[in-house]
Amino acid sequence: MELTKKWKVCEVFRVLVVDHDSTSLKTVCKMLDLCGYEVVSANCGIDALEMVRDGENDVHLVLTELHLPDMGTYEFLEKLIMDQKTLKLPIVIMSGDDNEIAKLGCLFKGAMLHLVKPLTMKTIRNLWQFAIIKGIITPPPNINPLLFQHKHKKITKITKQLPRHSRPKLIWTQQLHNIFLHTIQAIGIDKAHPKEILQHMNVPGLRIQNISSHLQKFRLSLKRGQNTIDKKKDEESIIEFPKQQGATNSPSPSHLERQCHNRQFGPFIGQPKPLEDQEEGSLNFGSNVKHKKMTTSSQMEHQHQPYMFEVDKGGEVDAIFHTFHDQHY
DNA sequence: AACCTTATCT
DNA sequence: AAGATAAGGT
Repeated sequence: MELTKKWKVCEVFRVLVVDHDSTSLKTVCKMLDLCGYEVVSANCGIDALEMVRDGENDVHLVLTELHLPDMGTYEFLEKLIMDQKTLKLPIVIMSGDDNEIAKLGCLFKGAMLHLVKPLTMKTIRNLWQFAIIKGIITPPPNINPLLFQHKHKKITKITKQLPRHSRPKLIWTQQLHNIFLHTIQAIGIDKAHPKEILQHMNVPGLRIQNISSHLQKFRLSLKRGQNTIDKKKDEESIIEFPKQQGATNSPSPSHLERQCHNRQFGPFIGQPKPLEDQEEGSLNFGSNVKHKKMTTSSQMEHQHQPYMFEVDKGGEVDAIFHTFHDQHY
């Protein structure tokens, strides 16, 4: 009796026991009861099917003898599986057949477990687990599901990390970088995020990590360019335009566009080398790259007009990229 | 959970 | 410097 409460896992856990042998049926029912299960029983397959189908009993698990006189060996099992209503029920078979054929037969027909009679208390008190597996009952609220989730996360993380062989590093050739630049221009510099860029570039084998890393360098170079421009402006004591609202942490679109423009078409936007001259791996983000001034750029440089610093949807950037485009494609 | 950005490492 | 990877954030 003491066992009853100890092993009880949820308020109502109802087991349907099916056995034509009345002694066996009584014994199993008693044991289930001792373990805290609610028990309903049937002594033949037909009755059992009825009980389980009308849904009134709300059975959570079926524990049945394999051999029922009113049905073929696996017939009851098959019928439970066939029926949509009982398909999800966990089914545990018991029988005197202590051999692999019988066990496998049950499993193939859809049972979760085959137990050899006589059953033990230890076994019976564990039966509720099958209902959890099948989703028939949910774990009691005093068991914190997060505990399990956490463990699960760790496991998947580990298995993800294991099969990782080192990849050869990607070299951003001038050509690849050109595609990158065009993509950014097409998407819009403010909306150009790694995934978008990757999809748009459509270069086989290119991974999002490659893009992310490159994008970081790219942005860094823009910032550097902007800083030098700023210094220059300070020296020339040119009127600073008030910073636009909301340009706090990450540079705003207009900010970036301004950088592109003011950098006089620096290395990124500046003259790409012809394909045949390209040196592998010698991409320059820095300011040490020589570049011709283009007519458009020098014109713009002398304008110094406020509107150029506004959110002017990147007319300048467009021009920059177009110039670039004309020369190389 | 996917994706982004920033930091750190080689 | 140029890229990869880790770490941190939404």
